[in-house]
Amino acid sequence: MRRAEPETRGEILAAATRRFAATGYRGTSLQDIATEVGCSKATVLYHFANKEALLTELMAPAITELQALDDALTGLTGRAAQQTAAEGFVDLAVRFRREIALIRGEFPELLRQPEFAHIQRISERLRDALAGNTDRAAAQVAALVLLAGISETCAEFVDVPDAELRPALLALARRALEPVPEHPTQDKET
Amino acid sequence: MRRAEPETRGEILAAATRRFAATGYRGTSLQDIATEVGCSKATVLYHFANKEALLTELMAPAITELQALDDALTGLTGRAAQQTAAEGFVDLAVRFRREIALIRGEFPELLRQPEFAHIQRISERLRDALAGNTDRAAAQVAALVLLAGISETCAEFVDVPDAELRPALLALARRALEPVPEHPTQDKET
DNA sequence: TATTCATCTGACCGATCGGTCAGGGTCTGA
DNA sequence: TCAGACCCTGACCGATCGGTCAGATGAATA
Repeated sequence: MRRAEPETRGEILAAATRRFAATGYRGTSLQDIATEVGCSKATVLYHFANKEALLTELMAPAITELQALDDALTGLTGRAAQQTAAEGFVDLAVRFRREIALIRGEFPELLRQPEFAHIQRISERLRDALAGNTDRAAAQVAALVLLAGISETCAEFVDVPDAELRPALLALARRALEPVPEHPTQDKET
Repeated sequence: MRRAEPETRGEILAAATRRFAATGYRGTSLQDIATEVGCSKATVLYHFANKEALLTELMAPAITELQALDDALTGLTGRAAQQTAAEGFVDLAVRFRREIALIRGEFPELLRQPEFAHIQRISERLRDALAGNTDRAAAQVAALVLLAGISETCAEFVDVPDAELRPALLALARRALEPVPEHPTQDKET
C-alpha cells in the first residue's frame, strides 16, 4: 500500500466533489470519500483539517466570484442594478453549476454557520438588486423565485452545455423582471 | 374514547413540525422532538413507528392534493396543461407553505427513498406540463426555474399572507411562461 | 378485587459520525 | 549514516443517531 504521491490531495478533492454532488455534504462521510480514493479516513484528515475545510476549498472559486459580483453591484440601483444582478448571477450559476450541486439542498443549513455569514448577506443584496431595490412584494417574490430557481435548475442541468443553458436563463430572467404596472386590482383573476 | 388524553400524539406532531421547519428533517433528532414535547424519546416511538412515519404523516395532506393536481393534468397538453399546472401548483405551494418548509433543502434526498418515488414522477410530469409538453430547452428551463423557485419562495415567505403571495406568484408564472417566438437558432436540444 | 390494556419510561443496543494520536514507512539532504 | 520532514495508517475516542425492550403506572372493565 505504498502511495508516495502527493497527488493524493487532489484525488481526495475530486472524490469529495463526486460524493458531495451525489449524496450531499451531510450525506457524505469522510469514510465514503476515503473509500472512493482508496485511502484511509485518517489520510483525508491529514490533508484537510476537517470535513468543512474540504467543502470550503471546493467552493472557494465560486465564492470569490460571487463577492466580485456583489462588489460590482454597489452603487447601482433600479433597472441598472436589476440587469447587472440578473446577468451576473446567471453567468455565475451556469459556470459554477457543479459547485451549486455540491451544496444543493443544504444551502440554508450551511449558511447558518458563521463562516458563511457573509454569503448570506451577499445573497440578500443580490435579491434586493434583482427586485430593483423595491420593497414591493411582487418584485421581491420575482427576485427570490429567480435566484432559487436558477440555482436549482443549474444544479439539475449539469450536463446541458453552457451555450444552451445561459441564453435560456437570461431570456427567462428578462421576462420575469419586466416592469409590471402597479395595478392593485388585476391580480384577482384566476 | 377510552383515554381522555391521547393528545400526546398531537403534541408530538406539532413539535415535530416546529423542529423540522427550524432545523430540517435530518437536522432534527427524535430526542429534540421529545425534549420539546417534554416526554421521552421512547414515547415518540410509541406513537410513531419511526422517524419517517412522522414526516409522512405531516406531509400526507399536501401529497394527496399534489396527486389530485397530477390527475387533473392527465389528458391536457400545450397551453391548457401549462395553465392548469401553473395555477394548480402555485395554489398548492401557497397553501402548503409550511409543509414545503419542513422538507426544505432535503427534497432531493427524500425523493431518493422508494416511499417517495411516485412524487418524483409527479414532479416530472408537472415540469413537462409547465413546459407545455415540449422538449425545447428554453421551455424546460423555465418550467424548472418556476417549480423550484416557487417552492423555495413559499418556504421563505411563510409569514406573507396568501392574498399577497398568490397573485404575485401567478403573475410571475404567466410572464415566465409567455410563449416565446422560436428563434431560428433554437433546436439544440439534448 | 383481579384483570386488561393503553400509555409511558429508563436502560440499553449497534451503527456511524467527525476527529485524534502514536507510530511506521519512505525520501531527502547534510 | 543519520536526522528529520513528509505521507499514511490502524486503533481508538466520545458523541449522537434511530430504534428496541422489559417493565412501571394507572384507569377502565369484568
